[in-house]
Amino acid sequence: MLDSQLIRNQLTEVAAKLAKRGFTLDQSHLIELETQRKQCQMETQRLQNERNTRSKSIGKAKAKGEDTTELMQSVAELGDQLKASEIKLDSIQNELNNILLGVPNLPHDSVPEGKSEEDNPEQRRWGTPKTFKFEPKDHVTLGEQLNQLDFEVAAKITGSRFAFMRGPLARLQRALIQFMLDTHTEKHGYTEVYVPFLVNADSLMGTGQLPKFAEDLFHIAEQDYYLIPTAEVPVTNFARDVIFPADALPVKFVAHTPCFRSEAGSYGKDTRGMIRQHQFEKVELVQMVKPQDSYDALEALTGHAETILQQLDLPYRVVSLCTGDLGFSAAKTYDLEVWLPGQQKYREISSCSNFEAFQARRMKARWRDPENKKPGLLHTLNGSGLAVGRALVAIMENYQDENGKIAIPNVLQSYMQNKTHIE
RNA sequence: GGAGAGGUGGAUGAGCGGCUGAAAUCACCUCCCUGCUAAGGAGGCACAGGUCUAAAACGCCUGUCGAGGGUUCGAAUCCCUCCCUCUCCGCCA
Repeated sequence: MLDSQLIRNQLTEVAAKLAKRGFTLDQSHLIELETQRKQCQMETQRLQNERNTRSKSIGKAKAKGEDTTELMQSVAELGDQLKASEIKLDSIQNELNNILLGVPNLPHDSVPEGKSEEDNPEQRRWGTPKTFKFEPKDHVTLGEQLNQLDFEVAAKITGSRFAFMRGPLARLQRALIQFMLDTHTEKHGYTEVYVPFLVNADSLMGTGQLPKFAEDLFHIAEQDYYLIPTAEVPVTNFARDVIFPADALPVKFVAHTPCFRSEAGSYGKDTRGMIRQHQFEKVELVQMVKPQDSYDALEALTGHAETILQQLDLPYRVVSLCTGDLGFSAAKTYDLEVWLPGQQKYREISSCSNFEAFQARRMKARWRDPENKKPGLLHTLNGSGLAVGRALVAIMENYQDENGKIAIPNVLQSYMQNKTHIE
């Protein structure tokens, strides 16, 4: 959520920045509502003040034993007027708030302008896509030939966009998770956390998935809980309604969780294989930092995710999302894209974002600034470190040999009973 | 699932329907005193919104004692619903 004062005082500047990311802010409607709000709020507060002072005088009069019937009569008359005014104010503020909750974050000045994915400038590349002496297969063919990956069984058990894995491949996924968690906790200073996979609406509101993106979520209607679409939700909401002392920052958490996405609106996209599933595993990095540190933290966090790809020796590139491709809550995002021989393409495997105070404002995540002793909003960041399902796909496709065997990356072998291949 | 207890500021914790945005203590901040340390003394110290302002500070106003409703001229205090925490019993991976 944006600062409402900013919107009020610098409406045209805000609208211009939002326009860069393709969001049109209805300025005249906002101005109109704002005028109404101001007028109504002042009137309501005037009436409240009136009621309070008169009620107090009743108390005093009674204490002196004076007759109060006339006074009481006069306050009672205020009641209807006050109630009507309060209801009106409430509805105006609700409308304003709903608009505000639907406004995306402002892009940081360093974010390149552009309309879509195609305009995301590449920042750097690491590694070189391997040339195969044979036609490389995609992970679906590889997995099915090994009899370790089965989409039909998954479809029987549940439906489309789920996977069933068995044997070494299932273990390789677990190895990846272990390796990522170990690296981030031991080398990058993150604290491992285990979190709920079902969250309430307040948490989703806090990180920005609600109210706008409800259709992307799985909802348990009975309890009004939602399956998490990313660990970002439960992990970042750790900070909701918290005021951190300055010396507790930065908070750096890493969590492995499954993620559940309805993928509404992506029918026909990536229907083959494990690239786009309703359920997938992810290791997520989350940081809560002082505002002045957040852009350094974004570079560092992105580097932490990159380390994993480098250790796995998977070629990748880093792109900076342009204004038009930026996610709702993000001020700036780097995507890491891994090379997939089966598709002959770089595909997203991690997304690292600085949300600045956007999420913090929604969830009242604050810190006590020693400068002025006052609570101030902190900045939140997160990034996949990495998407495990896609990392598994990348390994299968990049490490395959002519016979359909898959070599196990060096760093994972200790997690795989020191085996060198999956066959 | 059954029975009970409870949710108040950064923390602990008082609170009769009006003079309580909230005692007290701790923590914190400023100052004084003081060989050092410890102790002592004076004062300050919730958050949010509005208004004022070029912007702020100050001031003024409003709201907030788990959440939402209600009763009342007036609610932290009374009533209802919900949420959460704790204890005991039952069940359970």
